Amino acid sequence: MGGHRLTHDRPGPAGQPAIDDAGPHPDPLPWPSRLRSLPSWLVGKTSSHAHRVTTEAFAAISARKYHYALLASLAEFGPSSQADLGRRCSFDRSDVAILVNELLEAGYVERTQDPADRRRNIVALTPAGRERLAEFDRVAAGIQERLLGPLGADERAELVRLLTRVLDHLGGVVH
Amino acid sequence: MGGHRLTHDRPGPAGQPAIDDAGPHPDPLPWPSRLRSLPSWLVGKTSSHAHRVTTEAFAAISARKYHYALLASLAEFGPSSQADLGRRCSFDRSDVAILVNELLEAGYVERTQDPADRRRNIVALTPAGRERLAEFDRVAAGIQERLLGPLGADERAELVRLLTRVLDHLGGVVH
DNA sequence: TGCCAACGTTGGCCACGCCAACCATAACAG
DNA sequence: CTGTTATGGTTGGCGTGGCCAACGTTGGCA
Repeated sequence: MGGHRLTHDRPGPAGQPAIDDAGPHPDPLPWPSRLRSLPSWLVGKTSSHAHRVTTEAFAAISARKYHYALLASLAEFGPSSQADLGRRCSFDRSDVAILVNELLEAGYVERTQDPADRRRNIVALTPAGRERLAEFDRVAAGIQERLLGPLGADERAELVRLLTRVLDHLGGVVH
Repeated sequence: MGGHRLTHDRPGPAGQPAIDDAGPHPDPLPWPSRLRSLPSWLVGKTSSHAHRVTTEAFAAISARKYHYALLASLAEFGPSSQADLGRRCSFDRSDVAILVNELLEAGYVERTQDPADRRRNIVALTPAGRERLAEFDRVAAGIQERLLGPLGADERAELVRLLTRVLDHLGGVVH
């Protein structure tokens, strides 16, 4: 995310279809069985799909999934410093700065200097931000549906449980 | 992976610890509950950990996980063209070219021109490649152990089953 | 008072996944 | 046979994501 990123506009050639490769269905061959039974491989592939689907779904409403994380954090824990936002969402400070600027520009948050500690910025949700978060909730629900399609409610819960335990063990969660 | 990548050496400053931030334990705050219950978020975080652990483990034996995929494919399906390798492991053609060069340089595969179709390269495992693959198997097993730590055998199998179903539904697997 | 830590900001790096272009070769249509 | 289309391998490049380094500002503490 770093660098002078502020621009996530993709001009794109938008020209004719490519001269060379075109087919969107290059008939995928089966994976090696060693990979098919490797949890780390499966998690990576699933994450890759999830990332693509999520990015597209949020882009369709001119948003980014990272915005969802920040607004969700603000809604649940109240106005926070950017450092706390980063800790809660496990984002780097520098990335939080950019994301907050984006949200600020769209009017979903407001940023004020903490009078009690003039190093801190206090980022707070605006009413428009609360509405945006509700929209994000709907988008996120649709994404889960598209991703987990055939899984029943109990299986989805089981998946969440297993992943949560793994993450907990890896020190990524509450601790 | 694209570009003139052939170099995955990381020089690294290796200097003193940073002047600014130092603490490796920035006391992680709990995630927003909206994210904690979002499968796509959990999968992404798990994948992130898995990627890091895997990359480190393979780097420790001067390898990359992508090498594992290619050698596994060659061992299971026999000598293949680079295009088939890419389809089987879902790698881009350009990335396969580089990976094969790396494996070639290390002596784990050999590359010959297909006499029946002079466009194709036939990539085949060498005896050293088979030994290397066995080493990769051991490393991969260790990685699963580190990642899935507290999960029992049945839970790991359930996780694999759920992820496989999701991937199947997403069109990423056999179909 | 002086030192160190934390915050926000800017700039940058690199791996990853992907695309575009190119040439050589093959397959196919007329 | 000939033109067209498709495939394979290679090189170069791009955009994103995650992260680090450095700096000025401010607060906490000895």
